Amino acid sequence: MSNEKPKEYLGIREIAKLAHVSPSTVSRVINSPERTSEEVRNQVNAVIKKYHYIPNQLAKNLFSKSSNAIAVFIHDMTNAYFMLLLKELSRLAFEQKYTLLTCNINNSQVEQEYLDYCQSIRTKGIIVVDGPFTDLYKHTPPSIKLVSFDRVMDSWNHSSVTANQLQGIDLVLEHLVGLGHRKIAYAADKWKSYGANTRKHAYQQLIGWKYNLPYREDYVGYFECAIPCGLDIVNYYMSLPDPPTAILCTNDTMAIGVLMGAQHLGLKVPEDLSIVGFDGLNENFSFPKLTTVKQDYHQIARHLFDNIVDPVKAAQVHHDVVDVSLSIGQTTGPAKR
Amino acid sequence: MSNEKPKEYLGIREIAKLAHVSPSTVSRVINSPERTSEEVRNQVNAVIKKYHYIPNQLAKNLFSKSSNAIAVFIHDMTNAYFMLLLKELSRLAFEQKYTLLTCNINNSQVEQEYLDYCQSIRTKGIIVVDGPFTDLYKHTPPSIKLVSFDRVMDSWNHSSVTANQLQGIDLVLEHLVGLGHRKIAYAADKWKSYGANTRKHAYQQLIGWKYNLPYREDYVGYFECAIPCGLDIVNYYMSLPDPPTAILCTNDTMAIGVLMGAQHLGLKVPEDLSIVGFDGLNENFSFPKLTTVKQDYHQIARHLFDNIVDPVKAAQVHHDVVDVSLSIGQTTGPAKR
DNA sequence: TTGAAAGCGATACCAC
DNA sequence: GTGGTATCGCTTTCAA
Repeated sequence: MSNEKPKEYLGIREIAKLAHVSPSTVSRVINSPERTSEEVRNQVNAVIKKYHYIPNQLAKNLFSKSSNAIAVFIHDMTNAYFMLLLKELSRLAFEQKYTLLTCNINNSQVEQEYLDYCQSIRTKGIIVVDGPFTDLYKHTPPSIKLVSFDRVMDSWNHSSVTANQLQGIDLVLEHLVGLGHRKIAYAADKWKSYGANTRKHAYQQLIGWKYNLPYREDYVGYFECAIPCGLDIVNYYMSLPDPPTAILCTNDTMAIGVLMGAQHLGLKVPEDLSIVGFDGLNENFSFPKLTTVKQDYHQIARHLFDNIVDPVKAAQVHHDVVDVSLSIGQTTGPAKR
Repeated sequence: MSNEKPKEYLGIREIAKLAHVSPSTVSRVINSPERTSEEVRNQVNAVIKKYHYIPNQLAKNLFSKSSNAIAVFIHDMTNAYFMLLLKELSRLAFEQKYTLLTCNINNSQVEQEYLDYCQSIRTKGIIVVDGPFTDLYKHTPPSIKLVSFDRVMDSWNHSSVTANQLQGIDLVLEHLVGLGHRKIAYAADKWKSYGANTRKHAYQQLIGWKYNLPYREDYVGYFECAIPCGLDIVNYYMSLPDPPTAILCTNDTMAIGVLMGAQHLGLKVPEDLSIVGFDGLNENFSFPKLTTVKQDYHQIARHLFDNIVDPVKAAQVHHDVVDVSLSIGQTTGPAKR
């Protein structure tokens, strides 16, 4: 009777034995084949192939003291724009043989636990997307690179990537003012994310300072949700004594809600009301095509990624600001007289 | 001069030395404190806390021959329903101390590479969501549990979770027929996912077999995209010689597109046209509230997860079918006479 | 209750 | 060009 239990996975020693060489040689065939003779190499490769040998990454990780992982901390996995970003990050990571860990953060306790976990597996870096102010990251070891997107952390002593929100709002206002609008409202979301807040401030500043339009408190509304309260948003603005002729929404999802609400009320868009979004989710994601500010997620993802994996870039703290562009659709038109 | 380079991470030996005990004791204090004396335990814990010692998970993994990870293979990260599912899976994984690896699959080569990687890190299981037929998983070692959702693989020799699509379509048809509709169209997506295909077949069968309505080829359209082609979809159906009075869409996103298209054409919903979706994305994600079939993602996620981590359940192949329910909104009403 | 030592599986240094 | 061997950091018998 044999005591050999059939192993599920073969190790490098087994392969070595089967190929009549030493483990070191097998390792070399895999990692620096140029340092092995062709004969031995073929022989070993044959065995590897025959037994479908897959090196144990767990051992590699221990030896290299790194899991080659990059974590993404996301606070709102249902936000379509962040998902686009995540997808792109996923592509980049795969391309460069990194593992992407998606961490859904609900609260700061979860955040802390994930942070500890990232340290315990010697993560290369953490991409922190959105979320409230925090100082949890204060004591993160320097070997873990931190990059934030749309979020302010305890200090700016780590890298960040942001879309140029001021530029975006400016482009929108320029476009609307050019169409004759002078009554431009801003619909903000109640949960004040960093990005949304920045946009609101940009609106507030530019409207008076650059475009010489009166800033009206009643034109800035805070709304709880996205699509479903579209009707409420339109109702709110339209029942003002002096209703706006254009509504700038803090993101595309809200804009779509407002669009649906307006249509439901029988308002013609853009004849009766112009609507603008923010994100540029997807060229093909709204109908009628929304006028919106496009934040190039390819570029944003690339910057986030490079701040972690590019040794030159990762060596210093960077604050990348990505240009945005205005995508003019069918929801904006000349102001109603 | 000292040759000591300041280590970024302390190891269990350092902690042991600082606490004047052996590494074994430190390990015990962490993993089975009941087997240590209170005095030693406090002493060691104090040191652990003081130096913020985080055990190296990489070493643990090697020893335990497992990364305690569960992979999710997703083919369409921008599909809102899958994201909801992913979020819930993420929650479950965190709760039970598993690591969730989100793998975005673009093609079968990527899929194969991820599969190899999952083996190399001794993944506990893989949740395969959506995607075309494949036989890539044929040789997956039995220690990696496979569970699919909305996908057919080479054999049904692995577990699966599916929503009861037939039931869903039945509920919809019952609802519509009850409202007097006899001309019910089905808008399918061109990219035939398993789930969408099943629904289409259910429609095809039930319409004639159970509801005694004629099955018309021209009532089943295949459309490329979701929201933006909503107008095209409505145009197509409305220009038929005998247009339908209700359109059942293969998912909620498409339904919203159709809704917007209909409104754009000046059609009243539901007076002129009833619209039904499928997914039940989110109670609060459409306006007017869409009538749709809700697939309970909490339950689906739970089943998927248990098929991997619950030892009893994971020991056998299961095919869980999850009940769906009809959520009646404002987009369906009595058929136009 | 505690400590010493072997090993998890791959790598890289150092001889040959 | 190839093979022996210590090593990564932790866990776990086995002795004391």
